[in-house]
Amino acid sequence: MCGRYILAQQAKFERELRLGRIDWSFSARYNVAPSQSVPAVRVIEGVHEGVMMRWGLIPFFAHGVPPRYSTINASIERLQSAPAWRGPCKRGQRCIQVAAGFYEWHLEANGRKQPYFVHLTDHEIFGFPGLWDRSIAADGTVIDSCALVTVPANELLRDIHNTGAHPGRMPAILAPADFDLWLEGSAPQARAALRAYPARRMAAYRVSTRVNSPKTEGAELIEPARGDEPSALHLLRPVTLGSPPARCGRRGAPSTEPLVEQLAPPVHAEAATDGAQHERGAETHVCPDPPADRAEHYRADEGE
DNA sequence: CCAGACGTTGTT
DNA sequence: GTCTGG
DNA sequence: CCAGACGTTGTT
DNA sequence: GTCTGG
Repeated sequence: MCGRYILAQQAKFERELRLGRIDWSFSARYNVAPSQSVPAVRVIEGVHEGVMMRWGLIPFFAHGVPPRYSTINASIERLQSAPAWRGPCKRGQRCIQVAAGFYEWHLEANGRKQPYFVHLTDHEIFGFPGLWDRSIAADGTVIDSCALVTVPANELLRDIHNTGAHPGRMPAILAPADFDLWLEGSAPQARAALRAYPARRMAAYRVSTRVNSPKTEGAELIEPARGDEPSALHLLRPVTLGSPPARCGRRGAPSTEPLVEQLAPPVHAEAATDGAQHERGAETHVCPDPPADRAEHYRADEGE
């Protein structure tokens, strides 16, 4: 899963995003932690806007009070059933938390928590598909917050989280070209976008435990750990672009997760805030599905 | 996610 | 707000 | 019916 | 052990 990540410079994201409204402000970061304000893209009335939102979703029914339980990750299996995710899902409140890489921890035999930096080898930046919600505190303060979606881990992340029994988790990841699929696609298209990124287009390496503390910051956090040796985790060497497909060789049963119900199409901001408290009026506008050809364009790339 | 705190009374 | 547990 | 929860991951 | 803060 994902509880810490990094950001590239704001301009780098804006060059790839074609935003209609820029309401965010941030610099390159190397240790973004939950509860912090993070940059995200959402579509309001057809306008792609870059905004800052609290990472750790505060449901509208929580009235601005952060829950005691964790709401930084939304498991794909629970999007439709969990109260915290269900509302945003129904209202189509999808967003993308932009990122340039993230960290995962490997618990070693001696109890040490060894962090790994994970990134894509084919894209400098990417996005975590997420959900957002708006919560209003007793004093009227409006808080927009978000959570990123997690899926069963691919080979790379499964090895970092070397737990035996269960599959292990990782954040769903979108290449820039697929951002709009999640933000504006039909329910099935958005659903299809939630997949583990192919392991062969990702790489991971050990970094200093300095990143363990959420108070540290700086580019040195993503430098390879000093004195690194080929570890027992032989699979954790960087994977290079164009490496052999490594297709087949599927070990174990393919994880047959129960199919998640469909997501609602995105709706307007008014519907998002009003719809929660009131009956849907006839004027409530639901975005029409985009042309279906996009669905074909989105080729399945499973099997990692 | 990890790190760090985890409590009270009553005030220099 | 909505669902589960008692 | 009302009260209480509302979440995730990994368990070296 | 468990919760809060970043």
